[in-house]
Amino acid sequence: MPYTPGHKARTRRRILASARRLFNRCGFADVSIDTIMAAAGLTRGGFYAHFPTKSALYAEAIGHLLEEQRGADADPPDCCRDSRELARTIIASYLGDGHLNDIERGCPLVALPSDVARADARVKRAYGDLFVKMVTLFQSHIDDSGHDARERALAIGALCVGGMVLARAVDDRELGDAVREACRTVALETGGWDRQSAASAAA
Amino acid sequence: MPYTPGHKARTRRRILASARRLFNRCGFADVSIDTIMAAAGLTRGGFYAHFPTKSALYAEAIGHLLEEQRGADADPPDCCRDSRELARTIIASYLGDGHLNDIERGCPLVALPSDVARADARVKRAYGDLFVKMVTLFQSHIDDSGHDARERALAIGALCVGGMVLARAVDDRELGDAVREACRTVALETGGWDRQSAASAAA
DNA sequence: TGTACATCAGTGAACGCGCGTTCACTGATGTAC
DNA sequence: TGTACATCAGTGAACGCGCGTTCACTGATGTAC
Repeated sequence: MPYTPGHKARTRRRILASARRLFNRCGFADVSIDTIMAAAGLTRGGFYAHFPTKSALYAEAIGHLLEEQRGADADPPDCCRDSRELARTIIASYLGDGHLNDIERGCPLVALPSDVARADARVKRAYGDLFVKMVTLFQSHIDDSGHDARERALAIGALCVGGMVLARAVDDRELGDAVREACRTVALETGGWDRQSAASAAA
Repeated sequence: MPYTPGHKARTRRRILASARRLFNRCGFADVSIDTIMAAAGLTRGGFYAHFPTKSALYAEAIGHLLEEQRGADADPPDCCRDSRELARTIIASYLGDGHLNDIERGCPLVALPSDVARADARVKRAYGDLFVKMVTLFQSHIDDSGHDARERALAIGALCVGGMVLARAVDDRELGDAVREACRTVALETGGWDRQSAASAAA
């Protein structure tokens, strides 16, 4: 048994990480296997010892985005803050400048939607799972855990993803900022997380 | 002067129409000039008599989407209906089943966002202009034409685009339907167009 | 009205390039003795 | 402990294909006479 047991698995993870970043930045068609392997410090030929095909890598890369996302996006803030504050933070961060610019490590829901819409079922399923995770997170912070909490959470998800997608697709910085700001405001409203500031505005 | 004066211009429009449909369906990279020309009833070689490059066609195709959009999307309903009813109709139609399935003739804001995010400035500008047109339409129907009408219109635009983008990217039909329905509800709320049904629900 | 001509929209073969994929080979490594 | 060996992760040249682009040519058309 040459090489240590975990060796190949580690290399595989390195390829996946490199693919994730590059797909996020350039989409599926505009990234070559050469580029992915080079970014992982390897050469072309070794690829097929790890993945049967470029498409398979694509599907898996999107699936595996979950893990890295969690860490990057919602780095757990003080556990004592109330739900409202937490929701506020998540939304502000998601629609924030950092996320606008860091496409490679940003959320694939934002980076790849129209690419995924054309991809096969496996890829779309991975994308859907990620979106559901996001929506469930929002839902858990909605006070009114009644009948329409899920509906509100879905709309908040669409505001976050839609707002950032539009901001990235537009050439006009001011327009992009305005869209993100509008989505943030309406998302907080929709989740019932704006009452505090509404109260302080009235005071 | 052989051929009638408008001949070449007509052919050019045919190529643009074919390109529009195909880009909407497959994105930029996955459509060949061969395919576009064949769909227009022409052959490869003639392309460069009309456009200097594939990218130029891409930019122009997105720009020219406006015209066809108007007709397809908001086919003018009875001119006597009030603003609220009109806004309702537009949003229901945008987030409706027809638009979900007719990708080729659907709105490019939905079909191409992540492709456009990677394209050059000309393409992004065309995309932004289209979005602004959409937002301005919403804004004109918001009663409170005060300070935050634009903000609300921007969020409504993000809900429409975001909701449909997500519904198309997801493999789960029920999830997609739920997202669209949630976006519709919150969009009407955000525009202040829900009061009538709120009143009738209370009655 | 009919014919020869000039124009140019469109044709299709060809070129060069990059990409996904294959494959014979290399060389680093853990193991058996 | 030291050496020969078997394994297999990774290499890089090569293949075939499709695509964007070019270009010499064709043939349909309006015009001049």
